[in-house]
Amino acid sequence: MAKAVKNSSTDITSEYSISQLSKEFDVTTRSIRHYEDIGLLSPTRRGQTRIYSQADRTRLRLILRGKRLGLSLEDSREIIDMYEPGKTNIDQLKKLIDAIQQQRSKLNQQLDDIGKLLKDLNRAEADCIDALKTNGTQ
Amino acid sequence: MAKAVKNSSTDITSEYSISQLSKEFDVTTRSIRHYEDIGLLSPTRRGQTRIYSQADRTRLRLILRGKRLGLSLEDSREIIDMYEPGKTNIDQLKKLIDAIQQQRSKLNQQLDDIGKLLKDLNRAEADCIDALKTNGTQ
DNA sequence: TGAAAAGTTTACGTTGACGTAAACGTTAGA
DNA sequence: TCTAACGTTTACGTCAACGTAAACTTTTCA
Repeated sequence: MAKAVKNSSTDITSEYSISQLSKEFDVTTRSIRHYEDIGLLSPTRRGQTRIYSQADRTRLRLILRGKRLGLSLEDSREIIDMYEPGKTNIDQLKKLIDAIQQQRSKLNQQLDDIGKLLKDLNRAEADCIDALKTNGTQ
Repeated sequence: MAKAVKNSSTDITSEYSISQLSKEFDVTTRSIRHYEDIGLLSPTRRGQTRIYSQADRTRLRLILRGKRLGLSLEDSREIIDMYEPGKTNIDQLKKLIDAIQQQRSKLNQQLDDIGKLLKDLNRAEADCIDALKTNGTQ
């Protein structure tokens, strides 16, 4: 009876265990379960054990990307939900477009901030290197 | 006796009250005091009252920029400290340059993330608009 | 076969970043 | 003069995002 997964080479439908994802994305299993607790992930089960699909894996990647950008999990939820608009309702679509605009402007602000920070860091580094050169002293 | 500050036009050395900064940067006075509590700001006092200098104002701006980028206050502290290297010690300078490199690579990661997210958002928006057009129905 | 590894649930603890309330002093202007 | 408006300290509360521990079951493999 085709025991799926295993960490062998013959995974067909690409399923993942929690520890596999944990290692791949360098995040604790506790966190992954937490994301499930608040409804950001919903892996299927084989018995009690969680089985993560490719889609689950993608969602996790999006969550972590959000984290790197300083988003809260709720923010990430909103954004992730944008990718799956089963929403045929027109009002909801308009709200969604609105949300997208907002996120975009936040991101542009971040781009600006990063630009400035990088510039600052360059200056700081240059000053450092200068200081190093000047210090034949001591 | 030259009463400084006032919200009048004749401020000479540019000093700021806590509520001025609060309004300018749209942050609560509680937060500003909190930043002081953990040593990120150290305004002078006139009597009991806090007086913020131009430098304090700059630090606050850096703190808030960090926040927008999802940095913790401790991260911001590190970065801000980079701008004032009174550190003549060579080892410390090297450590500093190292820290700068790390921050830079984090920022580059963020740039990458933002790029991807923007792309995703564009796609999501396009899908939305499509869905809107298609829906003469209902 | 039997111990180690990996999985599970439940539940209390912790940390960062403030919010909020109380109780009080100082200053400005109608 | 007196009441807003603004300032202060102290201290407990809160919320998100997990950490950590306990107690247990199931799988794996030497």
